[in-house]
Amino acid sequence: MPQLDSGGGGAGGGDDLGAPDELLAFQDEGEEQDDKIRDSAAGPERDLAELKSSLVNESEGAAGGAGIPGAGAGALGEAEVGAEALGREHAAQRLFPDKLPEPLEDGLKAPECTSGMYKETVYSAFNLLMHYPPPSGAGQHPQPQPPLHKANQPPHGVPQLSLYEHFNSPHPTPAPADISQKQVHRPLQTPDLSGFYSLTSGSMGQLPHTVSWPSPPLYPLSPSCGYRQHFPAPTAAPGAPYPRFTHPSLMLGSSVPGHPAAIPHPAIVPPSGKQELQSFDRNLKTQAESKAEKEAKKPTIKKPLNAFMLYMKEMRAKVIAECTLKESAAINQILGRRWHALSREEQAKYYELARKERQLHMQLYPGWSARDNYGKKKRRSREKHQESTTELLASPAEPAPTSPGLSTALSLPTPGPPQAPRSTLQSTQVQQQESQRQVA
DNA sequence: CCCCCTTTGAAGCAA
DNA sequence: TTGCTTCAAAGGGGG
Repeated sequence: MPQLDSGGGGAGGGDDLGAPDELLAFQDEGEEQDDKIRDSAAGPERDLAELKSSLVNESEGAAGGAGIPGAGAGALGEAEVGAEALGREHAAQRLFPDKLPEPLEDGLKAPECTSGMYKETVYSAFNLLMHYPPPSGAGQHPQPQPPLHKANQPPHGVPQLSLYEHFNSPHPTPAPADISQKQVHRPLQTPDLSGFYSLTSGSMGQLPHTVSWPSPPLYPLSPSCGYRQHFPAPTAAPGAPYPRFTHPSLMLGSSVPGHPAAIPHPAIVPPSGKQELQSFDRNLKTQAESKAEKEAKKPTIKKPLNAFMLYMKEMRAKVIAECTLKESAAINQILGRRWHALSREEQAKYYELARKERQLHMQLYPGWSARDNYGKKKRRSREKHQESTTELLASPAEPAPTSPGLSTALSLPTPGPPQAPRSTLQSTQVQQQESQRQVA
């Protein structure tokens, strides 16, 4: 797995944030390794392309092979499994490769179930910039400061505009070359982003209109989803490629008829559910309790999405549409396969996107650390791991998980019996979906 | 209502 | 330094 090469760029090293940069260091080695993998896996490029195509197809059809011990690898050959395992190990090395031969690339783009999946994978820093508002010191950074049109993950039902949605919007926001020149007006913010958080805590819609949230990720959204709306562009500058929006503070609440509450920043979400909020509001508690509550109610700054997460966000809808699957677990299996089927270049785009996203995230939340969110979720893995370990010790002959190259899976014992049925079901569904599609 | 599943990658943490 | 763990998204399924 690519690791941050913090030494390379240094703390103040501008955009040198991580993995992708280091990936460059791996490039040569990785290419060689990857070539070996490719050769060993498929031989001629054409065969490789076919293999990849079949893998992609199989991904829908036999993705179950990954999740079901003993379910068979389906079209996923041992070579592929090995290649994936190696590839995972050298994921970084897959990046920034030399351009693949045209026939190979064509082959990679040919898979039946992936028709068109590459066509819309247009990336730019603009996309990730939609995720995060610019830092308070906008303009201090060389990076383009985006209008931040990432409609996003509203904690309470407001949909998040994914990259996929963005690019598939009937009004796709062009990646403006002049984006850096078009600073969205926003009030000055103190470098201390804490105010940021407190102002965006749990009840965004109830906040006063003094919230100084950076430009909201609001822009014409796809009408395909009922809850999306086309916002007027009240402050659209002449010739602006996309509408400008009033400051979110003006949109908070429902002061604007027909407008939902402003969409909070994607990386900041209320930490707790409705129940907690209600109970908090309902009860007068001791100071200690209240303090603890407030602590717990601090909005959570989410981790920046990694390359694969970005890829999933973009491709999920497509996979769902193509395969008519809805279960995320199954979808993710397919996406995992497709991810491996991507060319280096395609993956590199996402790695680069993720790198920029981390960079932006770091700028926006200088003091933030993934540590902050540690332990906030159920530590099911640990518990499960312990249970599974016990089970594994009890039955060491249990087949190892076939999930390709999944480090966690490899490190984890065989999924316990309670998990197997569900996994089987999902895989079966995936297979059925694939079968139906092939018949069709 | 809340957790699980499932994926990969980044980062934290313990040894 | 290494290896393991947790979290990030997503949404149906199950308890």
